[in-house]
Amino acid sequence: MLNKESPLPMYYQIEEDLKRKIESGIYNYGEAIPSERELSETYEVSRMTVRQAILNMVRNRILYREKGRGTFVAEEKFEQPLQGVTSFSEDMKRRGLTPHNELLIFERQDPDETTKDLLQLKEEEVYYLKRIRYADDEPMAIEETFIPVHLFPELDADRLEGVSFYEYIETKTAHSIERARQTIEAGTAVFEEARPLSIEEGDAILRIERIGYLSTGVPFERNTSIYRSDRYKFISDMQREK
Amino acid sequence: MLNKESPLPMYYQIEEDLKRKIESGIYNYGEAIPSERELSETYEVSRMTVRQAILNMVRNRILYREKGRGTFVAEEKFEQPLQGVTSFSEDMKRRGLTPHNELLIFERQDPDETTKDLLQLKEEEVYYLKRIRYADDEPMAIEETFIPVHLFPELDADRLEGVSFYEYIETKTAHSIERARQTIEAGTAVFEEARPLSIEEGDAILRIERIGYLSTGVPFERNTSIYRSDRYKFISDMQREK
DNA sequence: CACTAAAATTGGTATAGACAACTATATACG
DNA sequence: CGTATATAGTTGTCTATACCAATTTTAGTG
Repeated sequence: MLNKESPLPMYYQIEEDLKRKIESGIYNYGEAIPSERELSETYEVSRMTVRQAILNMVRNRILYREKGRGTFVAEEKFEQPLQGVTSFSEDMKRRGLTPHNELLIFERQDPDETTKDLLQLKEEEVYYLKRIRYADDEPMAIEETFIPVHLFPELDADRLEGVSFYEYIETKTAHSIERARQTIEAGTAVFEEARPLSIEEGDAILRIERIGYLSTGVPFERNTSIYRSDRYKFISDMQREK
Repeated sequence: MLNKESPLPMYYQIEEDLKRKIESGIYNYGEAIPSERELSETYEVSRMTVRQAILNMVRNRILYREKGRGTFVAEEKFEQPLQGVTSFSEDMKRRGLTPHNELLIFERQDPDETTKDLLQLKEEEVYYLKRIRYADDEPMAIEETFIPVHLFPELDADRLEGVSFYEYIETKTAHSIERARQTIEAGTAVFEEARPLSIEEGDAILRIERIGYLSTGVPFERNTSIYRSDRYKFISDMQREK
């Protein structure tokens, strides 16, 4: 069942096995899984190890527990929470659409005061990207991105062509994305915005301003987007704070 | 230091003590706190107990850890993440504004198909509330709320007057709020919307549709809000999924 | 049959110790 | 002086056990 020699920790292997059993219907939604003590016997590990696996899954909403009653499989619809920071490409794919970009500008520049402030920069240069974002060949958003050069010195236009920038960071660099803060407001399109989005002047648009942070806490991008609102809804899943 | 007789678990008392020491500057932002072994000696508990306290604080972004290096105090600005599901009242207070309501409609009714679907109802009645939401005596939003009667049978208009509905649920009932899903889109105000918000027809507005869920997974409210966008920005903090 | 008390089961907290994986520092060697 | 190498310190994983608190189940009693 489990591989004691594997470099993967036991609790992780247990998590994977429980997930598999949930997906294959061995444990059903809303029903209880075996108790900690039972699982520790079947997996031949200590109860605390089983516990670590279960508590991780509770944090990920795959399970929930009730003292004195047991541990239960959470409802299916919460299995893959749609919360989370995503790039445009990831967002569109999740919605079943095919994203692509039209790169209008890619250059290095000295950031303006707002950008310096938001990205906590002093004199460092930033990449400036301006792109039109398409989903299924329809224009969806105009996006401007500012990225500190010193964080990704090897970045160039080619690298941003095929793959999502977020994916690039997480697979090709040592950095990892942790969180983002967004402000969202409504507005009406002016002519220069309406034209590339194929909408009319005065039509409703969403303005989204995002600051992305690495796991070190360092801000790595400022992203200002204008979405046409006839084709795009912002979806957000939030948890209640305790 | 710690009270072994207290009904509060040791790990919780340790968390509180560490938070206090961070706030009072005994441990500074970015610097390491004592190691698990040191803490387990000073608090006179086992290392695993210290560990439970620390891991909780890591989840809450108060601390972060690096294997082989130590445990560090996270940057100040992430101490109180603004993420989380909030009611209008809570949201406004957090922004330093004073909220109040004008209750236009409060009645029981048979829900329409959309509401029945979103709240997973069959034939149950719902409360229907229509309110104008004010912040510092300026109209901010028009809000319609649908709440299943059977979840809160004792609800009436008085109970929603002074206190936030979310606060009411968490303090006066056995239910607890867990999460919410929101969709946000931009639009332009029609006459009936513009009038109570003191804006002009055609001005930009944010339409927010929210479904709130209890910790049991049961949806407890459908909330449809129209915010004027000249005075309101939606703020959202999100974490990257792993 | 209905109610109550006891027992069993479950998750929650806590202990004491062991080894592994990783990091930084001091030390010895070329 | 620079470079390996040991070593001490850190977090990460895991064991085996114990008792507590909440809930459910069972047995007993009237």
